[in-house]
Amino acid sequence: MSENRFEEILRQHEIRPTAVRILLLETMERFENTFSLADLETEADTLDKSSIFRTLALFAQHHLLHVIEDGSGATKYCLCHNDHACRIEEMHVHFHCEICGKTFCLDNVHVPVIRYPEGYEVREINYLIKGRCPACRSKR
Amino acid sequence: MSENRFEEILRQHEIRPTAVRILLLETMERFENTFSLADLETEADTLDKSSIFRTLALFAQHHLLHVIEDGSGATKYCLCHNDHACRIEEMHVHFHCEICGKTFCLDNVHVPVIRYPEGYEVREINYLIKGRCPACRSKR
DNA sequence: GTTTATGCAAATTCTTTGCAATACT
DNA sequence: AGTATTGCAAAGAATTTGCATAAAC
Repeated sequence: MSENRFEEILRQHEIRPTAVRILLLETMERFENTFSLADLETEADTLDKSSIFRTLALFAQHHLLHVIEDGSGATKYCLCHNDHACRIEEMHVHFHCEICGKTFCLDNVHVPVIRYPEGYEVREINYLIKGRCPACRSKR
Repeated sequence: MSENRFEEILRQHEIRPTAVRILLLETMERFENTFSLADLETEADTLDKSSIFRTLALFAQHHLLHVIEDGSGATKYCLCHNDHACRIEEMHVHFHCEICGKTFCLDNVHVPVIRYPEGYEVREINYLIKGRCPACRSKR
């Protein structure tokens, strides 16, 4: 069988394309915003929690997805849309709505690069805004 | 008995100064960096976890402390050193070391204010950097 | 056939709540 | 007295691990 798009993405990130991983990647792409482990469990209900957990860890390690701690109690994830490892200049900002609990990727808002103090080695930046999203603001 | 400094701080933030709250505020001030609920439990070992938990929530509500999700599994907190509610322009950046697990306040690095998309109401910003701290970098 | 990945079940960790007892005003 | 706070014990929620089976190469 010919290589599908998902297999290709996995290989690009040096991840062995197994059935579970392809299915999960496919599932992740269907989410508009960010997703949690529980979201994936619901969508891909043939898979076990622990397999999803380990797959998420693997994908994060290989820079196929971003990890977002939004303080909601459950870790959120979103696909990284760069082919290779994410450079800091390309990272985008996330928005967590305190009313509906959703977390959005603000894809076109880049993380501002600032002067960091000497001595620290920067590997990753999480820029998370909390507040009310447009939908929740318009409701009263 | 005359008003001590901790009582004064609590009153400024419209928090009733009880014995537990004064003790916790005092304990929090002794931490150089950020602290977790477990850290407070160890330091103030006469107090119960649930009292600490509720005090943290109260202090956060009244903008006496910042809540930091650093992805370490445990929520971190740090005292807010402004007298009043924290304006976004005054918020500072945090650094989480992936080696030693400590989270630092970079007090003199302010959160850069950027153009946010229309429609979102910004209430709070968490700018968290992950990487290696100076101490862990110098160890080999 | 050997290595790697997965599912199941259970353990761990951190957070949160109900309720009775205590302290404050 | 009446309200707000605290401690104890237990529940909840999310994450993580051990181990036996199954899949991949």
